[in-house]
Amino acid sequence: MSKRDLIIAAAVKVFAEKGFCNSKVRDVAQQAGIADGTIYIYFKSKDDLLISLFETKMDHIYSHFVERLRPLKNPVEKLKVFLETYFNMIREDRELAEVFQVELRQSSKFLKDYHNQKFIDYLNIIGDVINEAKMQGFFRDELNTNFLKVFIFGAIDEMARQWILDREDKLDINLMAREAYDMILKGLVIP
Amino acid sequence: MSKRDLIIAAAVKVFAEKGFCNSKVRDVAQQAGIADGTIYIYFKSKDDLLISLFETKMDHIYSHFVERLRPLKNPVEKLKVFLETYFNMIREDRELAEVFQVELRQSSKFLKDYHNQKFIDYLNIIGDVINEAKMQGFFRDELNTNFLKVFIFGAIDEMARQWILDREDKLDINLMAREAYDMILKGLVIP
Amino acid sequence: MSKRDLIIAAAVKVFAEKGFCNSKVRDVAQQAGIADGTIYIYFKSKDDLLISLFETKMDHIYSHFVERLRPLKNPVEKLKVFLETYFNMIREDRELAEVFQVELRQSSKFLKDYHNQKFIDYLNIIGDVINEAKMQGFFRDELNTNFLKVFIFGAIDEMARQWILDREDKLDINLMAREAYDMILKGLVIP
Amino acid sequence: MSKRDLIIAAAVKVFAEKGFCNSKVRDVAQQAGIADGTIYIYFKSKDDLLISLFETKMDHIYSHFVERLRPLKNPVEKLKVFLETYFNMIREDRELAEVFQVELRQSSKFLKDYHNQKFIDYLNIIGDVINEAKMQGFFRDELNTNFLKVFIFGAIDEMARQWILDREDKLDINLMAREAYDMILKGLVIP
DNA sequence: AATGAATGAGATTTCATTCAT
DNA sequence: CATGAATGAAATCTCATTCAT
Repeated sequence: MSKRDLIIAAAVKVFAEKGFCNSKVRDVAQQAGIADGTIYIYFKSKDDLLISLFETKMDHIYSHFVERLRPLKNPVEKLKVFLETYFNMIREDRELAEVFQVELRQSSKFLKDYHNQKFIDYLNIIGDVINEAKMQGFFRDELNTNFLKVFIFGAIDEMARQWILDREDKLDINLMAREAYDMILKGLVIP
Repeated sequence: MSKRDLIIAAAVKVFAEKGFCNSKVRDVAQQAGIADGTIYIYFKSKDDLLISLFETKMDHIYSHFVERLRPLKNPVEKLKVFLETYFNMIREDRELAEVFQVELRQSSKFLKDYHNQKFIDYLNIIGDVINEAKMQGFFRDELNTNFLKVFIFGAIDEMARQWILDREDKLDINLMAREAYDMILKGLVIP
Repeated sequence: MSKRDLIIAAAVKVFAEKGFCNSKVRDVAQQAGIADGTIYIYFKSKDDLLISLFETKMDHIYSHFVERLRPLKNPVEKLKVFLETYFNMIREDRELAEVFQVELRQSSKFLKDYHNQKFIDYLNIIGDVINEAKMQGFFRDELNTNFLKVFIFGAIDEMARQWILDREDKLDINLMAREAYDMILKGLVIP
Repeated sequence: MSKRDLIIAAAVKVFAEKGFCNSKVRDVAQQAGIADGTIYIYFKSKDDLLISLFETKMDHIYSHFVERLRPLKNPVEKLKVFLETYFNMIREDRELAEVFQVELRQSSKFLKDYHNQKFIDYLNIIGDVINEAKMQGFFRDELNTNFLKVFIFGAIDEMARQWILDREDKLDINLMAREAYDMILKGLVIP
């Protein structure tokens, strides 16, 4: 692992635990087992470390989704794979998910001059899958596409957050993925 | 308005704009039109100001929900009123909603020794309405109650966030409330 | 003395002793008997402290020269009074003179966005006296006015520097002023 | 050019532009096209680089003056050649002159344990020429030798500085040398 | 000899908090 | 109660210097 990646990994761990604002550059350095100053060889500032963390990880996530979804044609299949992939990724790197859940949300507000294009691209993947499924007649025609997208994203994101913040490991994320899929497909209420 | 409330109102505005960590006590004082030191007459510390803000506002919100929901018997009616009340409150105080959306989420992480009971109580209102509806046979029996609650809460919360962050006022929050209700009741997919 | 002036006085002492670059903000604070942070209430940065020091002192110096020279008509008289005033001021505040001799010279080079107008105004006082004397036929007509001004300014400035840097107090500054006047008026060589 | 000389040349350029304190060792290394660490093979520290720069250059300057002045007997001739040599050297290496003008002046203040003997020797050359001329009856007998020396040195040094800092190249240094000679020999005022 | 990544001491600056008025 | 100047601990960031390669 390159030293840059080492620092990012340490930052994910530290930011996940204490939040970006409460983390000290020194915390990250200690977590990485390097000197404080070394971080400034690879990143211009603490803010730049967070942004770089976002962009680097987003690139991976984005590619991963694209790779998994590209071979699929059936929109229902895509939706299923999307949900699986989403929850799997959360499971594979819980700390990263924690940073994204909390810090990414407010990044646009607090990081000057940072227009979070990578995150927008990522959200569009989800949006595209849902849009596509809707256009192929899978979702109810009366629904506003934009609200539908937000509704689904919010629902699964909150489920993911529950698991992320569940420090006692009571929750089964695979089960959650299946339930989410079931709720989306079969609806919530008895018809 | 008492000076305490004045400070809380100023804090809501400032924290909404810049986030808690990036806000200075001086910013809040200036927004309130008072001296820095005055804040320390009413609050023990900056952290205490945030916690007090949460608790004070939570009390209002909690009472408001209880008041609206108490007279109702029909769980479907309750669900509808709950959604209406939820989106109305967001609309009535966008800045407060913004603070809650972002800061409340991470509050457990950086506020030492603060177990956010008021927020848990508030979530339980939502949970109770949903549980009640489920137990009365309104929601599908196969669904895990805990996941259902989280799914719905996440969905509407994300819709609310879209409106909160929509600086161009393109979105109609009343429409969003109706759509959310529709999605929950009629499901997303064509049966 | 205002706290601002107290800090400037401390800065003069510290900068004179160690030079601006080698002086720490903490040194100035300790010299002033205040906390480090207090300096930042009155000055934006260490650079700003130096610039403010220049401007504040320059204003005094400028006014002082103008006051002394205004009532005079005779250019020779002006020149004499100018020289007296110049050396007197150096004697009255040796440390300030030291800062000006060394730090002011390089300030334009190292302080970003600082065009040292006050120093230019001050130099013009000397220049004007010399120009005036020249135009009234006091100095030799063949001499280039600009070079003449620089020649005289350099000569007296170097004499002042000798005294400033003379830590053993062997030199008599009043005598130096008289000698300078004599050299200028009677020339250096035997006619 | 040896690597040591290469580094000194780079240092002259960098120090002239930004001043010693504001120059980073890295700047010098980049200017020289070498690695940071290489500088430490040839010089013990950043301070040592400045001192070595002074001493090396001083040796050249000293030898140069001695060489030019040794064959001459007539003190007036010596004075003339001295002035010519002085201004020529300034012209030949403007950046070096810039470093000497500013950094040499304050070197005693921030370089620990450095008694700048080479500079004193160099000043003595000027002093000796002037003293000699004075003793041979060229300068007025009433003048204090020490002040005379300082007066002349300051005058020509300031003239040199004007040219060094004249970024628009409006000044003619050869003309300045002649004028200085004229002012010294013929005096400033109309007899 | 040359490199340049890494170090870490130390500098500037910030800001929550106090307290004399 | 209210003020806001003052504090000083602590944070970010810099950079001269080292040393394994």
